[in-house]
Amino acid sequence: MPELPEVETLRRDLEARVLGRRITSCAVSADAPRLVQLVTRDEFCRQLRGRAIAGLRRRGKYLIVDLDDGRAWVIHRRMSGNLLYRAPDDAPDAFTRAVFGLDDGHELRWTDLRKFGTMWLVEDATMVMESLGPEPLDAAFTPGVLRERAGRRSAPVKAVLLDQTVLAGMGNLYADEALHHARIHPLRPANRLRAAEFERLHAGILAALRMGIEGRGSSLGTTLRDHINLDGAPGASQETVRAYGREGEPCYACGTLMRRIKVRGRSSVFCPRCQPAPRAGRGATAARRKRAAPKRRPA
DNA sequence: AGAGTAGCCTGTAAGC
DNA sequence: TGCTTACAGGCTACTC
Repeated sequence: MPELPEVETLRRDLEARVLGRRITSCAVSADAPRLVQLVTRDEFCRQLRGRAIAGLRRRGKYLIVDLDDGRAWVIHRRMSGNLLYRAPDDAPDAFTRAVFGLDDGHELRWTDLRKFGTMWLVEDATMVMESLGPEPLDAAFTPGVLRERAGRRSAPVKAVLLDQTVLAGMGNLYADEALHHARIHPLRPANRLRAAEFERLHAGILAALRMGIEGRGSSLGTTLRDHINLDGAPGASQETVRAYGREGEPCYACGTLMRRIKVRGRSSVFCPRCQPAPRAGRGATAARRKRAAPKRRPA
């Protein structure tokens, strides 16, 4: 599914293909009632038509298409949204929900099986993504920043990694990868991680995201491939995935069979040996322990 | 305020 | 075989 690496891959492909192109036509299917935000489909198309593409940026999982009138076309792929660069007489793509004609004779097709994807046309892209946390690939994102933002949360570290206000761009796949890389169990409360573990987690996040970008995104998915690139081809980074989707298979580091649990309703795959479970579980178990051993021994 | 969960959506796979 | 159910998951809205 599209997470930061998949959106970044799309951004780079678009930059090479459509930068400077003018949008000559716009058609949004009535079958995609939630796709266009804030304004009607007609108004959206009216404003988009005739504009040229002046820049392509990414913030977290948001793709930002800067237009020549200073406005921003913001796109979020959510689960299954894909943008495809096609010639008009190319074979139709399944689940096409919108088509944007370009002045080079090609068209951008928006396909989205689940119809979760959203688009905005706004004066300032930041208004759509005000609460986003830092960009993990920026130099300013350090282990200290991660610790500062995640370290006060008592929720499982897996859940905290998925919180876009803590850190922008992680999704279920790359969160599992980062935790495996860092050898941290997904249920560990984030505020119980030691400084050295935040260092490892930071390194794991960068390693996982870079791996994803190098592979042009991961096209792992339970159904049809949720992520395909601008040319319609799947990414390859699933071939280097170490945790996600590998339940019952041997850990690449130690050979132990990978296990799967639910964390906040999201499946999480981890190595029970490399990523040891938190000692006192959560909540009730911890309280019981405290009562049983009231004398706290100084360290 | 932070944590947890239902719902959005649809194709696939498992269970009966 | 054909039906039903669970599952995948980014994000918001809601409750506790």
